[in-house]
Amino acid sequence: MADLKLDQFLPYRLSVVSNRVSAAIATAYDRLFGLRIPEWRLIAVIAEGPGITQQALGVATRMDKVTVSRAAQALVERGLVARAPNEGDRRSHLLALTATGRLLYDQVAPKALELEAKVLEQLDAGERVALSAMLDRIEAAASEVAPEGVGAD
Amino acid sequence: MADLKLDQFLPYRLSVVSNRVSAAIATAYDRLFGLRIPEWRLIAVIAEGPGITQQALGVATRMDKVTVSRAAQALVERGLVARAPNEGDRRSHLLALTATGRLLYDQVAPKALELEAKVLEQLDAGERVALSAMLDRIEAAASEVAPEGVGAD
DNA sequence: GAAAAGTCGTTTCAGTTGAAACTATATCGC
DNA sequence: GCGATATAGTTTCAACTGAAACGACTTTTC
Repeated sequence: MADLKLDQFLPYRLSVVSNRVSAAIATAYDRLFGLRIPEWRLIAVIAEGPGITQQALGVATRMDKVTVSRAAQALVERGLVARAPNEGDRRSHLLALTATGRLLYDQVAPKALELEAKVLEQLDAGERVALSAMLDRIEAAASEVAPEGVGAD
Repeated sequence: MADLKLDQFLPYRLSVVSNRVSAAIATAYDRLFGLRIPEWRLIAVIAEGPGITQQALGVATRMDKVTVSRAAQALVERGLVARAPNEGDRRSHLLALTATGRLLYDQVAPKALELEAKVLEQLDAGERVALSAMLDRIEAAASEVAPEGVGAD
């Protein structure tokens, strides 16, 4: 049997690194903007293309519809996002940033890119491309091994 | 301002991929061995070097001491791990695998490596080395940005 | 055109997590 | 030595998460 060292076990390494990065970003967003991760993810996607349903947001952010629902409510209550009736389908609404929301986004986005840059400046251009491609392939392989879900190790 | 697309944002990609991989592994372990991730992590580290305290396990697995405590209790109750008194320091115990635990480990470890292989077979040898090195550097950078913790994005 | 089946979003509930408080033991400072 | 401080591990509690049940609306089927 080949030797199993936790420290060299890819799923473990991936989980640890991801959690580290996530914690850094989550802390920064919360402190600077009072945003949780699900909220910030919604804002990022809504900014890309306004007039989007929660169901589409769930697909785009890979978050559960419950998480999307709660994040959307929080953003609406805070006046950052507005719901317009969806004439084509009255079960859903179309979400868009309010003026305030857009203002916040214009602050959040550069900050996000700045934080990402701090992490990415460890890698040269070629490495970044390679990393991205590897992540794609790893994700695809993992999806085959087990169908779905959010998990632990 | 440079464009921010969630899909290309590294912390998000990392989180999604890590969660995917984690979910795949967690499901497999639970189904095959009835082990949760914290439990399996403890087993892996205890197998590497028996006679270890929970505090050391926490460092080795980067898990909270509460998580370690609960996982250790579960393993002891299940008869997979035994606690020996630590003569040098009676606040702690020294944990080791029981015979049953060792037997289970001998099944779990190859399965873990097999699952990892399924994911890693997407990458050639050079890529694996590169990925590992990049993860190290990314983790280090993230640790600088924000000190500690487990998080979200 | 109305019953059956499906989908969007919310609410409820049970499980998991970690911060903080606590107990027991150990070490430090004098 | 012994009171003050620190550490190992457990328990408690509040927050977060997602599965399942639900309500509202839509589509399909006959």
